[in-house]
Amino acid sequence: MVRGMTQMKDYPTSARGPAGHEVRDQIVLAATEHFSRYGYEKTAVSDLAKAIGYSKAYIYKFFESKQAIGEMICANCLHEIEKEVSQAVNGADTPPEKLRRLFKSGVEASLRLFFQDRKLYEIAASAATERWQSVVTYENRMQSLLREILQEGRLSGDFERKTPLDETTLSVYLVLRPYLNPLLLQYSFDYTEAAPGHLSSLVLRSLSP
Amino acid sequence: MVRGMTQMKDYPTSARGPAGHEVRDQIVLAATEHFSRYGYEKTAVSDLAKAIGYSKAYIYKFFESKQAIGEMICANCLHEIEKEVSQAVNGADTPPEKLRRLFKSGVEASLRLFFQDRKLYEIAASAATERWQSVVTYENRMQSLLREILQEGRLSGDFERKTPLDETTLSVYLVLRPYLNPLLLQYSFDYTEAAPGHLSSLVLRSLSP
DNA sequence: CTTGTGACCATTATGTATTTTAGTCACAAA
DNA sequence: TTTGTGACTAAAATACATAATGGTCACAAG
Repeated sequence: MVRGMTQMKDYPTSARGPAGHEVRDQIVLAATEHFSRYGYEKTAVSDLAKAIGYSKAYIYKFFESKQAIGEMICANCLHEIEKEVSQAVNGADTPPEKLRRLFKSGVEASLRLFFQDRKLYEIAASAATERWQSVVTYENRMQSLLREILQEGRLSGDFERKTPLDETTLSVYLVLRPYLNPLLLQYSFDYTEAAPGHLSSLVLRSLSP
Repeated sequence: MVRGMTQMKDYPTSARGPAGHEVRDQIVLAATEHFSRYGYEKTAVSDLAKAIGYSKAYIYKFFESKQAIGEMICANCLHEIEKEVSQAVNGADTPPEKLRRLFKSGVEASLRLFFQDRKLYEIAASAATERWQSVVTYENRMQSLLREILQEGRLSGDFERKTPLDETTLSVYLVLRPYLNPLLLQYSFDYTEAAPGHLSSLVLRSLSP
């Protein structure tokens, strides 16, 4: 379960104390385990402490709050999605196909988080509600990925060049947002089947030169 | 306050007892007043009864549940939005301009509900969460309005005709949904400024023949 | 210096006794 | 028949005392 949580030094999250310390990884590992099994709320910091055999106080040498630990776990989750989407996009040759894959794999990966790691999804959802840094970063990265595809399509002549790149990026992102944002996803279930196909078609028609 | 709640016989909502009865209107009136002032949850059915000078039991001769009353009030709210949007759309001549106005006035009207009748907005939001009939009907009506514009644009030659009308309708609706659906709106505040303009432009580019 | 902790406090969560509330029904007056 | 209600119950909301939790800090050991 919990998928391949391999490298931990991911997004820059609010932390403190010695960086790259072994105990920090132990905390993240234990937190991933506990949060995904019992949920963020039901896990006490002292539970994590017990799990790694240290006192609760020691945990606060590495993270300045429980939320900071949650941010770390959340960032890892979202980074997994991001990696998956990046990979899907890179597997395509033309910008239009890249865009289609961004839509499709983005929705798929988000849905998988919801159905297979519900507790972690809940962290992501509340992180989105409270605008945690991890979610802001995730959204920015997805927009960057999108912008790169659009830019590449403009250079290759696949996409129109009149509309300002930033406006197009934002617009297309807004079309995607209900399915990528963890908080919104749960209100869009009725459409997750049809949306990726239809919306990427709509957007591609809009982008044609 | 509460805006011009004029005619009450709006959407077909689950009701019972003699139709067109004077007391039914009194109930709706009192409910509108109480719900918008104190909120749906904080208003007891017996409060409404007291307000109109009847017993609580009598109210249940006209509505089969408190939720049914809420549905009525919610439907009225949404109908107000719908009327406003219809009016804005009818004030335009060409289908593209109608579409722009649908976007713009839809967002404006929804935002006004949020900021000026917060308690009523909350009813609409929870109605959306629990998929009350009033919201389903509202969404269907908005889609119908959209479909008519698209169809008109196809006939006038303003819009492309290759994509199936129903697919286009759904796609464009999905683009709008985050700003029209009361539940989603509150998570899209950051974009309500830019979204109507940018998204209608994106959609119009997509619709061009 | 780094590693590590128990004791401590303010805030939040939780269980529970108590009260409100939604909804029904038998029945009465007109 | 139509209009109208008090009395009732099961479920939900509330209030409150109690326990658990997040977070800090002074201090100790190596």
